[in-house]
Amino acid sequence: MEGLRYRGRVGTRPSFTGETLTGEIARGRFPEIRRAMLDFVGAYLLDFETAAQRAGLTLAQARVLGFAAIRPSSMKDLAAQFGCDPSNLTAKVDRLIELGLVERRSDPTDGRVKLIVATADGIAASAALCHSRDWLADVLGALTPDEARAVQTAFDLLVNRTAPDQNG
Amino acid sequence: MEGLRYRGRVGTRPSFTGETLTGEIARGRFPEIRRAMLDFVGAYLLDFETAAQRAGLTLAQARVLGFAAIRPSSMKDLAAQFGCDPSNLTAKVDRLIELGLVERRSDPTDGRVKLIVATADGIAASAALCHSRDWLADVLGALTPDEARAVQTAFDLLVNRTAPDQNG
DNA sequence: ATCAACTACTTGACGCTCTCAGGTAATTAC
DNA sequence: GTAATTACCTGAGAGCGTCAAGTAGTTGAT
Repeated sequence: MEGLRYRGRVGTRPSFTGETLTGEIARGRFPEIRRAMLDFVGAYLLDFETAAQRAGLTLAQARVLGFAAIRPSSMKDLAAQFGCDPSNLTAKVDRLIELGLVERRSDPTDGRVKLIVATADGIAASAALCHSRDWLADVLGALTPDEARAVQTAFDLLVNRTAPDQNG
Repeated sequence: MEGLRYRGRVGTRPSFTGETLTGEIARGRFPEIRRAMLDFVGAYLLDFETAAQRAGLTLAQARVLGFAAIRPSSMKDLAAQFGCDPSNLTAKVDRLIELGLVERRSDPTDGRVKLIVATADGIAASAALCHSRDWLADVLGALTPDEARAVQTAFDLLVNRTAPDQNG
């Protein structure tokens, strides 16, 4: 856990404010909902990043670990999952290897493919990371069954109607 | 609008997936809500970033512009608003100036202070940027009054109960 | 009026994240 | 056995974020 020292924003504000007032200027529809969404997204990201940092990881690294912890994946799989260039993942995986959280193995069936597979430590770290999402845990834990239903309904309205792509 | 060429992710996936399954591994409480939240945050960010890029801006630049479009602000104000280091903003403001969207003026009352003030173009761009948040507009526009109330209620449950810091 | 302390901002070094272009192995097809 | 394809890595280039150190402008004490 040496030599990593994440310098990105963490422990500060969500760093995702400022559109708040922009909304006032240009759009009137449901400004309060927009405001609440902005706050929510900010809190969600901050929570996620804070949890990652607690494990000595950046958010992006944590996402890679999280996916590798589910199943051994090729770089290509990971890139597809994250919608990013595979080359982007090389460094992240390198870092996770340094930390002993994943291993890079050659796929026995195809020598070109490198399988990224989480170590026992990596799986533990991934699980711990989920547990340590304090804000999300608090928020969800505080919901009564009725409230949970309401939240579920609301998010269904938001993501399942005009969802960009999801599971088309 | 030359020489800027944003290379960040845009037009791809939200780049915010992968925790989905991590959730399965470690936490059981409301996995569907977690899943929906993840999708929502991804869509929200993608929408925001896409809109920004349409104006030739990065997300971060768009946020600065959005705030400057409301009122002339010092670097310190902006930094406080975004919860980031003021030095971080210098380059962004430089870029917005190159694009003719903001100006840097000395505060007449205090020579140390630089006021960042949006030009007419900048205000127009900021407004256009809000309008062009297609996904958000679609989502909000599709809500019936009842549904809007439900969404509002849900987000209030999420952000107003255990909000991390907000106006601490 | 001058010098010290404070403040606002900028610059520079460093690291992470992302992209694309180009290179290296391993596989497949002819 | 050579050519095309595929999976991955490397390197250049830009953005974003931090902190430390430097430069002005302001304030306050002498």
